[in-house]
Amino acid sequence: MLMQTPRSAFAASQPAAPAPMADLFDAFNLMGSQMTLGPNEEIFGEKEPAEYVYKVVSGAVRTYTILKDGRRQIGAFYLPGEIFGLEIDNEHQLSAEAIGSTVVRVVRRSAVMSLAERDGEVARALWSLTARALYRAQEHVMLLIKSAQQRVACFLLEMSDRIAATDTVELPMSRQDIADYLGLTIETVSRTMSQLASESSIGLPSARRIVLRNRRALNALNA
Amino acid sequence: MLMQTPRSAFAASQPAAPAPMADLFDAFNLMGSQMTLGPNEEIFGEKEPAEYVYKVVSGAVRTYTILKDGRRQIGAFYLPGEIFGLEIDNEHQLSAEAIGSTVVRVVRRSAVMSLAERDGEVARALWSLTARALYRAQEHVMLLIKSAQQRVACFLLEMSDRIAATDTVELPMSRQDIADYLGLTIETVSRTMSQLASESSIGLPSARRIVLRNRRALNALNA
DNA sequence: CGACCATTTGATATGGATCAAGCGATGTGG
DNA sequence: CCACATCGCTTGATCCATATCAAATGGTCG
Repeated sequence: MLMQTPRSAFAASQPAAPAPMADLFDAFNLMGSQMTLGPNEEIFGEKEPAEYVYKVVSGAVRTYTILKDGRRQIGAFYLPGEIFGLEIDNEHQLSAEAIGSTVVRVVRRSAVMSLAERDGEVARALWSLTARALYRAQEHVMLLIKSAQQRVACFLLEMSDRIAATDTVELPMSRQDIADYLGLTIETVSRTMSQLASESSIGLPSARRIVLRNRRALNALNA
Repeated sequence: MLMQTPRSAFAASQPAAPAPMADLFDAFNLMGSQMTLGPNEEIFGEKEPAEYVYKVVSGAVRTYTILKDGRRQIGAFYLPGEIFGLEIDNEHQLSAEAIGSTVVRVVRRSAVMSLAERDGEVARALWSLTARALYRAQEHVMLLIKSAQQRVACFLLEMSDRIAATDTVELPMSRQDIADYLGLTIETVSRTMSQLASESSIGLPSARRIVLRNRRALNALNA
């Protein structure tokens, strides 16, 4: 990925933030620079050195890996306000791409790390971020042993929690993205959604717009 | 779980370790107390407050959760030298049990945490532990979208890396444990192993003893 | 030896994958 | 403004990997 813009922008803003900082998230506002990405634009690649940490401002991001057989496994989706690309080792584990048109804030990983060395609260915030990612990965594991219906229902409920205060969810990702996250085919995801719609558990005013009509029924599917 | 023994033993040893400590793992030796567990003995339960952190001395441990439909998903296996039960929140995410007869070292979580507050190296070691758990959880996700053959082959190779320097692996866990880790049934695990044996990829001198005869073939399955 | 439990093996069923076609929205050129 | 191409999504038909149900085998411990 080409990263010339944030590099220089960050270098300029770094001297302005030497004091201890109560909140890691402030670091993004004070030290970060902003960049805009087009649909499907790569942010970083698997095995690349982890030079930056990112926070979604608007849009959405997917992390993924391509398996030997060509299938793509999506590790996670990141929505506005969420931080991604943080590694304790020097290498990214997964690749990251913007889903639609997306804006992210970027800070140098080395800056975040040295901040953490000076400030225990920041160190703890970083650890907490990794712990949250672990928690989500564990949930993801549990998702993958469920039936297609359960996976899709779980996914919609999770997206609803993360995106919308209301029962109408505007999904930022395609059916293929959902399929690759849930370990299903696009056909199965589509069929399952149609089925949930026919049971009136959800409404489908359009492909990307989902209405959760019966959360109880959706929840009932899950273990 | 009954925890009276470590509690008192730990209280006695705590005052002996106030100085900064180069390595988190030393904490287990200096501050920890040891406990012996019988087969299938519970170490902690899901949602229980995380009062201790554990390190396997001998034997093996599984963490797991029971889904609503009664199925058990094993999150991870822990082998001698490995640390488990560390949470950044106050609650355990998964339950933990000894697999066979197992010895663990135990230290109070609060002691580890306060050590981390004083010593940045310890804090980083704890974070690193969570990061490693995350890495494994991500590998686990990728495992679960593979075929039965691929899952079993992956599992055996991983166990070999972690248990044995040689090609003969003595598995500490049952077929049911393996099945619940891989998201398969016990029958499928058994059949798959028989099939790998018939292809001479592995040898099966006994159910728990696996000989990796052809690592290349096993690796070739994986993506 | 005999009981018990873990594992293996066999027969059948089924959920989701695969292959294939149809549909609907969006955009482009005539 | 409409014909038509494109792309993402849905729907249909069939196949296959793994689950399920059932029974046999083997190893361990009294």
